[in-house]
Amino acid sequence: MIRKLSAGTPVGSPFYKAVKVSLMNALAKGEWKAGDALPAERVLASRFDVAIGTLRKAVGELVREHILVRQQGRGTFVAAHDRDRTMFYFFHIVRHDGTKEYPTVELLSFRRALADAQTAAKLAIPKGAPVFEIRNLLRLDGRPLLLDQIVIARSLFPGLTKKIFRDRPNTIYHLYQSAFGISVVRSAERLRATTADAATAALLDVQPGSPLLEIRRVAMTYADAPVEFRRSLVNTDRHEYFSDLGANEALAGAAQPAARLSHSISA
Amino acid sequence: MIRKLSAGTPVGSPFYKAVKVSLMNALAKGEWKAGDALPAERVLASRFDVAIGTLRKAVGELVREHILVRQQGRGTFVAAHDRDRTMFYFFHIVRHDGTKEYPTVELLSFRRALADAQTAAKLAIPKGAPVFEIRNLLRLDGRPLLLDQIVIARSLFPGLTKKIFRDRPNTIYHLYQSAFGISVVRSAERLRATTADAATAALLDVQPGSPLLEIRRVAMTYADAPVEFRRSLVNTDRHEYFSDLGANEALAGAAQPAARLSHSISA
DNA sequence: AAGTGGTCTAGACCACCAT
DNA sequence: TGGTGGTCTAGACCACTTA
Repeated sequence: MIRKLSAGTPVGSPFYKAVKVSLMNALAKGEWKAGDALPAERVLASRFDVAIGTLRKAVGELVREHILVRQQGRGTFVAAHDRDRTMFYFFHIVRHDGTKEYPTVELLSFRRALADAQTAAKLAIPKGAPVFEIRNLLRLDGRPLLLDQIVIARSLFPGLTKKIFRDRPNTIYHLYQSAFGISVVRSAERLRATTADAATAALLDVQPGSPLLEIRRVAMTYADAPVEFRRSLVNTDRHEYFSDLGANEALAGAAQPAARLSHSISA
Repeated sequence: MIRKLSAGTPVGSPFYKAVKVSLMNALAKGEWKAGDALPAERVLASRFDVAIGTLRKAVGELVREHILVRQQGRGTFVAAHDRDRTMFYFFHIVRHDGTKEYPTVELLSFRRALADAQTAAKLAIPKGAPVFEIRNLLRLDGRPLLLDQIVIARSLFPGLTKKIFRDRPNTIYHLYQSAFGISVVRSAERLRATTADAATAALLDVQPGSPLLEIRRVAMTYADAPVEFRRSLVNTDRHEYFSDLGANEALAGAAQPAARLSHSISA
């Protein structure tokens, strides 16, 4: 059904790439929802008419991209945005001693607005397109830590209201996924140093002019389509941003079984 | 020779892990040096007495960890720290428009010192152990951008002198590798916002008190043994730090053939 | 043309999880 | 005990590089 010279995929590209694309299409179409188990590998292999090794190679890439999660003896699952997962992949702030904890979130504002030039570019929407603009204050150990400004296109989140947003039972990315079928699978962040203006200083309980870390994040779904543009201002007196690169994608994978995640990561 | 229940490796751990360890030992021992080609996969497979698929799985992990580089039709090579590689994996500063360029480096000072408590902890050496302390000023487009303070243990770099360091024909990590046999394969970075003191401000050509991005990097070799502790202060008026996470380890791999690397990375 | 890595097959068997 | 993913084999053939 996929076979050589079939539709959509480039001639000569390997089968497992075509299988991967088919799986992603099925995922994007909602054939299996977040948290669901996929059919067994043997079943999928025969469905796509490839050997099991080929099927495993396709699934393996999706696992490395954090789109699927494999658990030996149980099955292969669509990654779900629970708290642990969000903390692990998208929250890069740790205390100076290296420990990581859940922040508490306070919603400061939720309003309708129109995209300015920068936001429009980041979200790949026209300038002036309707957006939601949300501001959150995150605290750790009771102290103000981080000020978030989140911008999302209204066209992607029809029917979203302040009440729905405020009363979400889980993380923001879980809300995107469960209520709007949008799975955030990747993010790109740019960081710079800036200073606190008067309003920000008051909210973060620092002196005006204090140095703050500014993080601009674009969160993306399948095929790198942008979903959210987020600007964070962080007080780095007690906490810092971490970025561990090189090897150890393997380690991240090993920590996957979400329910068993340890919440303190040693320096 | 490796086979079930053999030395060193845990019982029941898969063959390919044992093969990987054997390869890393051979690498660490210097059996193949940076830039060298390894024997063909078929040869290695018979040497370790495993099927080629198993050998490929071991090599594949080392490739993902950037320790080896595969090139179809040519062979498998020990990753070498040329300029492109260093820029790609360890230099995370880009211009605001997203383009990346080579900085010029000016050596400010090179001196012998003793490790303070923080440095000793980061380098896993005793407090007060002998170290080299090096300061560099990096410029981009002729303008001062970044002030580096590099600390390395003298015991790891016997015979290093200011002249050798200053006259290195390539990158700093290339020098570590070619002159001392130490390959940096991984780094962990912590970021915070700070302000410029008078001396730093003068060097970076900014106002005292200006916000600066502070990066603390620990660079590691095989088995996560620390090699270098580096503290960078960055003027982020025109440039910023980037961190792209999630998928696309695959993309990094695709960009591998070093000589063909494009030097401008679009936003 | 010879040599390299890359893909793919069609199984067998092992380790783990649920029941 | 039956089902799942994980490992491993012993090939065949393809795609790419170099001489």
